[in-house]
Amino acid sequence: MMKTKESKIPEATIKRLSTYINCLERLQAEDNPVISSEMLGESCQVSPAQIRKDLSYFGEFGVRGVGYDTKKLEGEIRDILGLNHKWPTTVVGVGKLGQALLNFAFFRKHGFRIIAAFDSDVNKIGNELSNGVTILPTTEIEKTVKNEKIIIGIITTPADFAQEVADKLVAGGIKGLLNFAPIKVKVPETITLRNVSITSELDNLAYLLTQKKR
Amino acid sequence: MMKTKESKIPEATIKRLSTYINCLERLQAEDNPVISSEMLGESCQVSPAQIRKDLSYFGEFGVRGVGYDTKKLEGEIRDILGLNHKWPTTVVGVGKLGQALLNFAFFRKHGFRIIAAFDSDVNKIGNELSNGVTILPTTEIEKTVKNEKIIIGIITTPADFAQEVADKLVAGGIKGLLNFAPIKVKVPETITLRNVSITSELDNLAYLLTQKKR
DNA sequence: TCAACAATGTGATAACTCTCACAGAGTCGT
DNA sequence: ACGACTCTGTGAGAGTTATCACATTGTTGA
Repeated sequence: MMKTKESKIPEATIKRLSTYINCLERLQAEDNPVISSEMLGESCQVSPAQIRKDLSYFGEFGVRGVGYDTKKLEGEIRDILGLNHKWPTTVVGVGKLGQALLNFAFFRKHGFRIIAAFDSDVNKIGNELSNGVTILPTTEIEKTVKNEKIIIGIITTPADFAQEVADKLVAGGIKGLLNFAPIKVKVPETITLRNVSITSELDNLAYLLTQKKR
Repeated sequence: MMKTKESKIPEATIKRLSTYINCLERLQAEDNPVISSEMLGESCQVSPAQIRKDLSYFGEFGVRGVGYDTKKLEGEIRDILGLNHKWPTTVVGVGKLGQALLNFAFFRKHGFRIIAAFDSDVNKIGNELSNGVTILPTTEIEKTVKNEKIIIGIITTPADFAQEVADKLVAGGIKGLLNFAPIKVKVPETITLRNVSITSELDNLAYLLTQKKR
């Protein structure tokens, strides 16, 4: 059972929980039914104390003197993150990035069920994705989100269209947005939003390398 | 004890600098030759104080009583981040995600020059990218990185191959790595590494939505 | 020229996050 | 059964990052 302390949990902790899942999956595949925070830390490059602290926000999942049951811990973290839902999800913008996401096996494993996809390119509209979803024109966004009760929208359009698309998704009643376009979209407070900036990762690497040269 | 004052700069600051660039580009396009930290903050959803603090780590770029010259400030930030270099770069793994990155117009604008691409799929090897680069087999990684003096490697392979690819890039003498595979690769201390986890963004959104329901 | 004004740059402070060290809790060998 | 051992869970403290408040500095109009 999960005890939810109402203290605020660092965003960094949530990010790490996600990596713990990846590591735990690998560790299970390598036949480790039980693992210590030290070993898990080794495996995912986080300090053992950090791991224990992160987990302590949510409860006690280990056995002292032994460690954590890898399978059980993975399940607990999935519960914490809410990956055991099946969030009805749509992707807007079926370019290369959109296609990459749609192909991600992780998509299903992480609690997202793609039930619609949109694009403005007439050559793509009507095409069927590997999961049987047909690509619809962006003019259908609001209606479809409403009818299909879609909860999550993923924006993978060029920057110029991102805000416009976000507005349509919001109008349809979307609850959460993940925006990959390199512009911060604005939505009402009630919508959960994450802007993901891939270019900032490139920039960050460039910065680190520039520093090193000095 | 930190070695230089440069090393005291928060990573979050670097990340924001990247977003400032995006905003400044848009503001220029909208005919704003000068902008205050208040307006810029409005535009990219960061507090004015935060912006001024971020910039103060690197110098004084504004005019008191007036604000910042948008064009000049963009240039200054580009210098800070090292985006005015032309880093020789390679992408390993020409799947959908790799293709998405290769198509990014931002790639060039952010100081990366793609001069090689690799894949293990025999159907892709030999194909030519839109920029004229031919896809080579992964067995050529070490040799090519060495000969072409490639500085940056971007890994967009499945998780299972990421470490192996990273090792080859390192053997070739790569300086910086950006890893998009959902596994933290390990490299020597001398290599600048950033692991980018797209799945963790999905997980984070799921978590936030789960919280809201409670 | 000078006073009123506007917006920056920054020291001080508050808030947040990570690390450390060890008490607490369970296991294992004899 | 019990002592030696192991690893977790956590309070305290160190370290890092964000916010605040205002002194500072350049601009503008009379």
